Amino acid sequence: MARLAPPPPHDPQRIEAAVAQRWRQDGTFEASVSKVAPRGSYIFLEGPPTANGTPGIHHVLARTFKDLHCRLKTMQGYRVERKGGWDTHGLPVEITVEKKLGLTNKQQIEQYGIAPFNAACRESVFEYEKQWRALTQRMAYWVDMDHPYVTLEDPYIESVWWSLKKVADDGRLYKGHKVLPYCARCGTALSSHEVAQGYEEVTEPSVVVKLRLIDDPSTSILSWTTTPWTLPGNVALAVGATLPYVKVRQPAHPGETLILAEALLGILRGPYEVVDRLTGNQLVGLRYERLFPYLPVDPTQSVAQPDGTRRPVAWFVTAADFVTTTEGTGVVHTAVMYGEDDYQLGSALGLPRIHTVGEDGRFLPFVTAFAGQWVKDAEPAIIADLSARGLLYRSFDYTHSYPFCWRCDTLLLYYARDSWFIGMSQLRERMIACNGEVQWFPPHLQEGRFGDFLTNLKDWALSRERYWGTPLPVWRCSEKNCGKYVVIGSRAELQQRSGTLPAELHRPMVDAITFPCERCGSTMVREPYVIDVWYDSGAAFFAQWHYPAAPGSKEQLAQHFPIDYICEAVDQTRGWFYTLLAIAVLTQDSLCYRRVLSLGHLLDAQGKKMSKSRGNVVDPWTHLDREGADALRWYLISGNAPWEPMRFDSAALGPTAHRFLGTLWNCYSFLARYAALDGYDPEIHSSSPSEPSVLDQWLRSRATALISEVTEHLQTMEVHRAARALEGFVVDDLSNWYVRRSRDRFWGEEPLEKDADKLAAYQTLHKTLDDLVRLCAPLIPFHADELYRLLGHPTSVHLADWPTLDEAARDPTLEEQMGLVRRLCEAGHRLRDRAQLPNRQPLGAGELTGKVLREWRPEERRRALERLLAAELNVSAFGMMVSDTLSAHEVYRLEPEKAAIGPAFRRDAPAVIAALRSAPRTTVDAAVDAKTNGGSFRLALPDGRLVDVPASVYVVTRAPAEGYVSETVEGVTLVLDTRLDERLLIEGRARQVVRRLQSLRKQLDLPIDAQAAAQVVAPFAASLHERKADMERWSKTTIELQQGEPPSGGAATEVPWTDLRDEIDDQQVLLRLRRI
RNA sequence: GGGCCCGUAGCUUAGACAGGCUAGAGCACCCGGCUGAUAACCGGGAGGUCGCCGGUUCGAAUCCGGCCGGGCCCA
Repeated sequence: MARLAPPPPHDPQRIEAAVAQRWRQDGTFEASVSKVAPRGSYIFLEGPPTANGTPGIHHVLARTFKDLHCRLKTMQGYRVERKGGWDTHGLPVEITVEKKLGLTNKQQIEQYGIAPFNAACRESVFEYEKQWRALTQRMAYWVDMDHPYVTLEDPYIESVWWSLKKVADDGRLYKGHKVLPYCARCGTALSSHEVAQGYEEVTEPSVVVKLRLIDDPSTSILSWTTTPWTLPGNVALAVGATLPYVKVRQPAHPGETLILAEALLGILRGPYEVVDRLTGNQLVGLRYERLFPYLPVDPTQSVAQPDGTRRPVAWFVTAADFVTTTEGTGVVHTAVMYGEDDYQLGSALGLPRIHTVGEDGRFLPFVTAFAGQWVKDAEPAIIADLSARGLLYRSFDYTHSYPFCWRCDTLLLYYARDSWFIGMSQLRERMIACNGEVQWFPPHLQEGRFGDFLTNLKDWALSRERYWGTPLPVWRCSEKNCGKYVVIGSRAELQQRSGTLPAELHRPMVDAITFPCERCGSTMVREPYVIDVWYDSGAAFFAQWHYPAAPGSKEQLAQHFPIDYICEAVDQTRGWFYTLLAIAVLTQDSLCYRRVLSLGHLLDAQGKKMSKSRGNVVDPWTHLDREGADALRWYLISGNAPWEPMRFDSAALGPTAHRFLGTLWNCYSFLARYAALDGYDPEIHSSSPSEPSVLDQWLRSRATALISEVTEHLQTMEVHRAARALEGFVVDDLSNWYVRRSRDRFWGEEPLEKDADKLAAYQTLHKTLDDLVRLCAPLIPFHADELYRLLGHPTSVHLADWPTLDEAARDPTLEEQMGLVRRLCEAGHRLRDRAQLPNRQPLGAGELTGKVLREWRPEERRRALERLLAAELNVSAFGMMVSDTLSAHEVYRLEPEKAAIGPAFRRDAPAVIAALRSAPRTTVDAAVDAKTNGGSFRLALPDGRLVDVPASVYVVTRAPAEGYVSETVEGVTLVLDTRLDERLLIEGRARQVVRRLQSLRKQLDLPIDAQAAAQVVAPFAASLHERKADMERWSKTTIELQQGEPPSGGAATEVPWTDLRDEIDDQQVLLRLRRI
């Protein structure tokens, strides 16, 4: 430590550049990770971003929360390693490259060549890495970007392969179907965000068909569908088990009985009669005649069920919980291959899974009537066919929103495709149990969105029919009758089986690898899929170490698992937050992370989502270059809770951040400015004996409270509360009370060694700033570090310890007392304002009355607090009344409650009223006492009789006496004497002169301790003679007083004088100042 | 279409779980004051259908239901 230097001006850009420079030079980040960590490791995992786009302001938000928590834990004594990572695979990358290359579908990509296409993808994902690095550094996100994990690298992929083999070995990897939105023209399934782009309102024919019961052909069940092309594939009907259904007869359909949900009778045409009521359960098991005879299934067959009974192979009624009565007939037609719900239901029941439609969207040959027709084109014929056979109840146009291919505008079909799955649904209970041990921020996600998701957990559709991704490591025997498959878990295994290794573990190189089937000797070829990119990032917790193939990776994983803290935006709930947990349960049978912070999204100033198409995105550099990184960070964290969506208002950022950063800087400036004059040196002086004043004790108590508050809020991720506590402390307690009320103490002329009070002020302010700067360090790392060094430390604040709690410094009583003093100050300012007495005008006397005050102990503390109040209110001194309640400078009157007094005193009432109104002071005192404590007092009537007067029959009014003003705050009455005598007026003028001299000095940019000379020409100048010494001391200026009117204006300023003409108390004055 | 979160002054928000003062603060605005640390601060003013409607209750910003708007996720 060393003497404090005079303060530099607050220049965020300069500060942040200088601090960043020091961090680079000193290797501060590396030092913070390698320093002694008494509390062990705290494991953080970086969610990898994709560098194929420029980083936006929302990345700054997420990275601020990642960073601040890691910095906090480091200061609290943990080792927090921060390995960077890049997410490099996936459809978004492919789409970017497709656009760049002018390709629009898969056929074109394959024509172009998978190898060059993937090479372009590889290049694309690092296109903006430089910008990412620059932003990361500029915003002070400490993460190791020199040794990141990268999902496209062979070691990473090999780790992923290892885990998939483990999944397969556990019997959880299987091939099935997934119903996906599928574009038959492009020959590809679309991902959800592609589908989301293509919804359109369409009007299509929908049909209500009659399905005749086998046991009673005169009765039909009505079912409604908006996709008539799926009817040839119908295999079952679904009803709601507990929903009410009805049987109806209609004159228009003689001899027929129709069944539908009671709630949907409105779909019927013409009059009807309800002949029976039943619930869905009573329909379950009924068999019906199939609409079309094409499916190669014998309808008379039956199949065994798990419970030993047999049921028909298809075409019967079953119950399903997705059936509703919002529209249609309450009976859902099920075509297993053409709907998500249908497929789930079909799989659960073991219904035949047979396509009626080919991958080209045309009916297959065995559907003879419509073979080769595009499904939508075949619909009129299908409807006509049903109508001709009397199976159509009615047909009508229906308008709804339906997805189309965003590339070619073709109607998408929900179509079952081959797909590889991970059997997550069997792990549901384990997933829920692990999730139960996670600490979620905000907590509602645990049971809410995430918990709900786990409750409805479905198998993970892992495979993608794409190119740029981790190849699915499954090889399948090309001999159809064999069908054996193997999962490869490492490069070594691949080499051992095939005798060769691909140049890299990507398509198309891995596709070229084949090897003989160990069962039948045919050739095994790779299943041509890549895997869901979410699996890549969810594998990061082990794949970042190249586990298990790399030497030492087992130890790495053991030391870095489970993760203590992860943090991403809320959209990762079903993304990364899920895949991490899923893969941890699959491979480790464990939870993955102990604490997860899910951040709200950034919206624009109007509360709309930020998006490129809307043109409302904010470039982080706008603010990094203007207000700086700490200002941006502060704005992002102090606005509202981290998990709530936040409106980003560029115009509000500056003032919001400056209020805190500027005031904080200024508190330091104040200290440094005087410390330089007084030669305060923390190393020498910080522990010298001193006499802490009541103000010092109060500040230390508040600072201690702050430490505990900030620590608590940061622990519970309520960062905004921590920020508000810090801001409140800095602006209100430190700057606006402690520093303001301590200015005189620092201004004293005695040297430090002789002025114990001044020394105490330095020590208190220095110590408090020291604590404060540590508390701020995770939030505003640049400013905190700069201030920490300016306060005399040789190293970085980020290597320092988190402030410890000194419970002995807490004094809640004192904080309460000071609170009252400050509220009394406010009242005093209010009184002055009303009496039109500027604060600069000294007042002769004031008075405080109140039991509360009188009970303050020790006596010395009470006096000290009174002196604070007197100084703030510019009153010479306060008197303290002996009475608990009555002031000497207020007039009290007893006013009768007329409605009560008559009944109480009857014919004496007029006398009592008169006596009350003219009661002497001692009687009033007693009356006030009775009023306060309840009861009664003795009143002397005019005729001499004494009566007991209960408190209920009168009220006490109070008013300040002539020449006084008063106000009562929490039982304490503050009275100010507003009468000004000559002495006070002169003193007021003296202070007004000094104030103007000070502003002249400031105008001339004079150093605070530089001497100057002044002339004061005024009609009242002579009266200031006795105040001259004080004025000179206050202003550090030698003063010459000249009695008389100042010469009329217009005279040019004579060098070296600087003139100021003004009015004081309506009188013209001329002030002239020059340097010496 | 479904689930979850959110809606308080022009802006940012406290209060909501445990219903009860005149819904409290900060920014910005207007008037006045203080200021040799301060873009600070102090006093006063103006600004609110607590998204809307209904219910429960003696009493609702708060609890319940419905609707509207925003966001996220899933269809």
